Amino acid sequence: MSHTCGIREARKRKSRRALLDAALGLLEDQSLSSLGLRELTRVVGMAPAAFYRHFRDMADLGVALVEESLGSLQGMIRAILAERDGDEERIDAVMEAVAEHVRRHPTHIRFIARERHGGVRPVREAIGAELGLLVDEVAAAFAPRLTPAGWPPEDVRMLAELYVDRMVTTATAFMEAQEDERERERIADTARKQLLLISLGRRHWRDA
Amino acid sequence: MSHTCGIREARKRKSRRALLDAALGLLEDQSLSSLGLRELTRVVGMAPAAFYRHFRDMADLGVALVEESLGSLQGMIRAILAERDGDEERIDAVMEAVAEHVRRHPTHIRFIARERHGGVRPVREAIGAELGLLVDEVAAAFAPRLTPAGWPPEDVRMLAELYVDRMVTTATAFMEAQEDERERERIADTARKQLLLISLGRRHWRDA
DNA sequence: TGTACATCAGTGAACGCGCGTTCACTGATGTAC
DNA sequence: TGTACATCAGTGAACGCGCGTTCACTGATGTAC
Repeated sequence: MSHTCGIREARKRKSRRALLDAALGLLEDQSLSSLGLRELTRVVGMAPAAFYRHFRDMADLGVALVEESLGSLQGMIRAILAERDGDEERIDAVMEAVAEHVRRHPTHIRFIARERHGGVRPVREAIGAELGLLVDEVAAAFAPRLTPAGWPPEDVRMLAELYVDRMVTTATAFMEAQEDERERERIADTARKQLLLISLGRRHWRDA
Repeated sequence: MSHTCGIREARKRKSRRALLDAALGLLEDQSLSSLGLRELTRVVGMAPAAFYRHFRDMADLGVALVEESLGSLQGMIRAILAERDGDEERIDAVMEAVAEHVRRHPTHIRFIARERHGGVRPVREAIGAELGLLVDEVAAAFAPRLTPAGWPPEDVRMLAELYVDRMVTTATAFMEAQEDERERERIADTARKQLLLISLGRRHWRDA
């Protein structure tokens, strides 16, 4: 057993990767519920039936894409929030990280935006769950300072939702700007201001 | 000419209405790009070919739904913002109006949320345009007080985007809560707080 | 190292099915006189 | 008011097509001895 050089396994992973990448490409112009199994395998260059060696159906493939799209972002945000402190520093760092993530994985982000409220329930639920974890992450980063200042847990979460939602919206806007560098700059500017405005509101929240 | 009692025209309008309503029903569980023409006419009880007497294709029907979904909301918001003044009064009134709109037209709102970033370009663009008008509306409502206070136009728009986006997100959340009245109440509460926090940030914006 | 058997990713043919679109048509409604 | 013709929403049959899924298969890779 054991040592198994794994040529077969490596090939299988490569095929799976090819399916996921081809799907991301095709999903730029359509939604998951209208993506055909034959359409996909045709692009990859494999027989339709081979699809079933990797996924049960299209929804299954969609859920795999969700994990791939949001999993890495989560750890990234956690790291940033943990090692920075000031509002503006945190905002700038997260903004930069999200912008970078979007720049590197535009098709993943488009997929998330499109399917977040899309027509395939398991995928919708997977996205909701992942975003929920992201909210927890952000809430946990702010709690140590807000709870002693008298913030009840639901208010901390309310704030975290606001931040995360803004990140998603901004990522979507980035993606829709495509190649237009000036438009991207404008979007980043607006988003930075919006996050700052929210932080201002946060600072005055307990006084209100 | 002229007086034409219009039995034929009335019947046609009724058929069109039936198509739109059936589409809204079917779109609760799927997205526009996977909605079939035959599937739709079957539900309505008409021959497939009759569809073409009303719409060029499904995208065309989608655009009609967009106008129906967001057209009325626009005038409503304008009226509310025009006749109220205080922040909290405005927020409460708009929140109530949006909640009411969602309660009365849940399928329309689900459609907008689903297709906002969906796979049918003309529909996506129509939604973008309508939401843009809504942002203009909100920006215009705030401008008279913010511009004299030294707000540049792009900051006013930035704020309006923040408000509108929050409305859309909240509407979507309402809709996903379905029949759960306690959950709806929690969502309304969170949204109210979030809008208030944004208003707090706005009040301190120029000082920052 | 060599051999015999097991595994399993990918094949290719076949299936029944529902799709979007076209077309000539029907018959109720509208219009002109 | 009655008649003759025009309009046009809706019909029903037909078309060619690509779909998802199944199945027995092949042949390279993995495993045991």
